Amino acid sequence: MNPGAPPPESLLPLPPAVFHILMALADEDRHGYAIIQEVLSRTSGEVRLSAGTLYRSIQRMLDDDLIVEKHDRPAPELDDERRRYYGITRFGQSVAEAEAARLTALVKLARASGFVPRKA
Amino acid sequence: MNPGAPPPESLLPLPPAVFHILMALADEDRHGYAIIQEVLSRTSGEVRLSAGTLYRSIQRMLDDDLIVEKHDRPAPELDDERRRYYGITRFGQSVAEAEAARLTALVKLARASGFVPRKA
DNA sequence: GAGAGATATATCCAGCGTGGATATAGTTGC
DNA sequence: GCAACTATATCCACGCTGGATATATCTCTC
Repeated sequence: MNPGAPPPESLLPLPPAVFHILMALADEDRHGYAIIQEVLSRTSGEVRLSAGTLYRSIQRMLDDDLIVEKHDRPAPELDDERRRYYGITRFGQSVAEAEAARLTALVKLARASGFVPRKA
Repeated sequence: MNPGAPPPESLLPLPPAVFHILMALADEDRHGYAIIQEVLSRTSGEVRLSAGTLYRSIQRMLDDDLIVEKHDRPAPELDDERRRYYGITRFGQSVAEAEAARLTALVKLARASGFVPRKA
């Protein structure tokens, strides 16, 4: 593999924006603006990534090798030259899994504290 | 009830430290230093609240009516006069429940993104 | 083809939450 | 008596955030 890579846990906890961006890229490559829309859609309109947060997060994520820029372009008639597409890396995938595990453990703690009423 | 109270959701998302403090106070009143220990214990040593974060969070939580200071003291032979005890309010309880619901929804999203491998 | 509004990326600013350091002082154990 | 722990409080620097601003392109309607 890559012995020089830091353990995924060392990046935890992830900034919320970074985790949302990784989830938006889980199924397919997207460009920045499309990530904002996707996060908005997945969270039923509750999470609005601001442009400032998005592009700064993308920069950090590129530096940390969580995502990479993709240079495959859609067919010209569907393309928009301004767009820059990004995809999740294997390392990004494992970091996202580590963060998901951390959040799962947190919810378990919340349940043990009586903060999660059993539904119905 | 209290018509003047803001909706619990308006305080979301909670700062992580605040949520941990609420969980530590869920079962009984505690003083500041004991909260640090309790969070450390509940999270198996993974979450270390710094003193700075703790006491500033407590101040904000008092202002927001999430917690109240309790003046019932333990028996003198078990007491330490320096301690200040805090308990969770009803409003704090409902805010904690709202935050737990938000985190539960987030984990659900992470699962839908394929970031939560089904165990065994 | 002109104009409006959405798309798209990027940078700046102020504000908040955080860890870690520092300060002060009482308590416990050896 | 001394060290380590308990206990609260404040300060500083740094990172993450929304919102504003800037620039430019694309699309849709008239």
